[in-house]
Amino acid sequence: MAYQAHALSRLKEAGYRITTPRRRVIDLLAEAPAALSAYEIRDQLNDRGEGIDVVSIYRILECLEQNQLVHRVLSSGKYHRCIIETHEPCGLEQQDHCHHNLVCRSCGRVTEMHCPGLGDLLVRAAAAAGYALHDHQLELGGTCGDCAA
Amino acid sequence: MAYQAHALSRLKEAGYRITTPRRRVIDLLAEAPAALSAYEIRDQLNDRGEGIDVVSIYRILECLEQNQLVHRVLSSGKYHRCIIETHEPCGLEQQDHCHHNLVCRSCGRVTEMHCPGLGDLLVRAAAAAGYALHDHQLELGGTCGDCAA
DNA sequence: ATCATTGCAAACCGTTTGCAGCCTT
DNA sequence: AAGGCTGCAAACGGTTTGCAATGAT
Repeated sequence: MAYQAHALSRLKEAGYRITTPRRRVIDLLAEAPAALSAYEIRDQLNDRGEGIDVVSIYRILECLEQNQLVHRVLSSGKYHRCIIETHEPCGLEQQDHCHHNLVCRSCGRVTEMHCPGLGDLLVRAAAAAGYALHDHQLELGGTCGDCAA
Repeated sequence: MAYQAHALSRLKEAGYRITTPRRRVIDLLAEAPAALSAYEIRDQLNDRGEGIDVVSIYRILECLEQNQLVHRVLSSGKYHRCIIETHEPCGLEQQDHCHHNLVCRSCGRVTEMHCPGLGDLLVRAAAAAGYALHDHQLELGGTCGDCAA
């Protein structure tokens, strides 16, 4: 529930209109444990009798991404909801609005992970190679607790 | 020079044939400071009068990737050579044959970076979230020393 | 001589664009 | 009433596949 409210109010604040297709995508993302592709979103909505064109889904996802309500998994191109929360800072907050996501390679579940100290470590390692660090993409795969059992 | 020899011997060991197209791609990658797309590779080879079909380049890159001679940059889909060297271990060696690459957002240069301690940190953070870490993709963007000047 | 590898053509898939009509504000 | 948003159709770009010809071993 928290995600829908968060997303809708953020869109409203930013001047976007609250439309039925946007509502439907947000509702679906709120429940989805795993990341979904645009086509998967369309199919799942179709199963509910809530038809939306894929093109619209792409545009909605673009909008959600710009408002940091969704994160695109680089390796799969799929999307997962995200909520900005401030926990223990890791030093990379400005670079990664979604913190760091753990993807279960078995069931696809995505979990936001916090990793204090990571930022310092990376910034220092980059500096040692002569680089000033700007941005990063971190994708972690593993087995979640449920699947391990 | 080291890269060509490394690549050719590894392919030979693995039973692949050493063909002219493969040689050309390997030679080009050996010199390229930045990552290249399949089409960029084709164009640069064309400029040298060494025409190769894009399809063949895709197949050659696939072969090189399977033999850990090339790394695909997730965010751009471009390819960069890589050489497995063992420096200070970070605890993720078995997961990332290319170690961690720093990409200069200004000139595109790719640099292999070493980050001791990173593995422990990530494995521990994943464990705290209930996951056993299997694999990871880390992409770092920044400004290299040359471009900063 | 054999079989891996290449080149060409065409299919493919995810994503983007243009435009008319609809619906939120 | 106005303009943002959606749906449809079509284009697009990168990547993959099938098959015959070529070339490394």
